[in-house]
Amino acid sequence: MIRLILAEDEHLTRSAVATLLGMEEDLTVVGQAATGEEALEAIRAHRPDIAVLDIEMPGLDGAQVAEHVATHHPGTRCVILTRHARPGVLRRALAAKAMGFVTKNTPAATLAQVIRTVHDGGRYVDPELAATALDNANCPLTDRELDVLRQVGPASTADDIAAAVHLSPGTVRNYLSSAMRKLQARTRTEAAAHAREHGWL
Amino acid sequence: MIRLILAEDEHLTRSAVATLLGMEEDLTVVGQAATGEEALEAIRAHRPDIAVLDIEMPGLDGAQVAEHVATHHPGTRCVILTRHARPGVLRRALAAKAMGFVTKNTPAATLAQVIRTVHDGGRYVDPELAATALDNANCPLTDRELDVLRQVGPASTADDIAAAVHLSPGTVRNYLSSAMRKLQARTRTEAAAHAREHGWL
DNA sequence: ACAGGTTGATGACAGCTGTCATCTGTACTG
DNA sequence: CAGTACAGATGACAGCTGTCATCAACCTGT
Repeated sequence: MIRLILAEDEHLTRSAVATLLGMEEDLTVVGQAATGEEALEAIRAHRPDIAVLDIEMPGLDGAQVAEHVATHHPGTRCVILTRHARPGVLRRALAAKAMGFVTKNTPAATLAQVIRTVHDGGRYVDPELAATALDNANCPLTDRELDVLRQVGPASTADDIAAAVHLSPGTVRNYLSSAMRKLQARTRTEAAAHAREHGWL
Repeated sequence: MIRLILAEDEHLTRSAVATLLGMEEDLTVVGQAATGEEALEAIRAHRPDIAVLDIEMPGLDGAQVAEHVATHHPGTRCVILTRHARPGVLRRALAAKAMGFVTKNTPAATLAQVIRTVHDGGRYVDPELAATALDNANCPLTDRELDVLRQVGPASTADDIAAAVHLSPGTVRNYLSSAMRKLQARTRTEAAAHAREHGWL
């Protein structure tokens, strides 16, 4: 019998998926959580075999929880669940030693199968995502350009960014300019949005 | 026996909720859809008593589907499902003659109960939301300011917006300016973000 | 020691943004 | 009818943005 906990902030999805997984012969849901903190608490209390973690949660997110689990609870393996199949999220999840990576577009039956695979020591990455993940290597931006883009918000001025990155405002504008050219964006905001979209952030 | 269809773009949530609702004695799920177009098709084919519609769907969204159903399929009543409990979304849903309004934070059991209520001719609006819906009256923006804000994208220039709204670029900037003052935003992008946050969009 | 790449800074310039005062029509209201 | 509110336009002005050419330090490899 595989014991698991389920962390997901939408109550409807969480209760529905939990019920469905619980109906499988070899799976039992021993705990549920709506936030990252609750997830850690449940893992500490129940020591499950598998933790199914949504990435998008208030407070601690799924990847942070997975990282904590990897170092403090080696008996528990993590499966990450995400809405948006962006490569950047995958990179974060893999860095946090997650063993499974599933989008919310996969049917519930597949999720149960992935849980079994991970429990048996295997790995699983959503195939649609594994393909686009090659974008990662294709990132045309330099480290400094990424540093600067990371600071771009809806109301950030060049001086704000300069202060945050310890550069001159002029230099900031230069890096933004070249990033915009590479990404074919017309404004810094658009460039930052594109970069986040690709998970390069 | 209440016959219903379920439209929701996330496969995992959709299949889980469908299975769960199907386990209720008096409910049966006769169709599922991942887009607005598929939802209309399923409604046309199965003539269900209730259509449970997610607002956030590619193509036609839930409110548009509900509007179409209200005029073309009077035998079907709509229950709207949404992730973000924003008042603007509620207004759109009620304008589209939806009878139920539920967020994804309500447990599955409540959803089943709402479906029964709506089937019996009742109405249901998420209580948390009904409270915040008073924000609606608190919206300080005029119609024109909203028109203009609606067109603000990450790379939109004043001329772009002017062309889209059939106004002079100068006038567009005036409306943006007053909207920014009211929302205490420093840029148009920030103002648009704030407005969307409050569901005033 | 010297050429060449990287990192950063500067100054100049056109164009856009936000802000404000002002001027039209136009519709509503007493 | 006069008064008033409102949608829309215009012009001016400071400040920011994007772009570009240029310059000064550094490493780094030969």
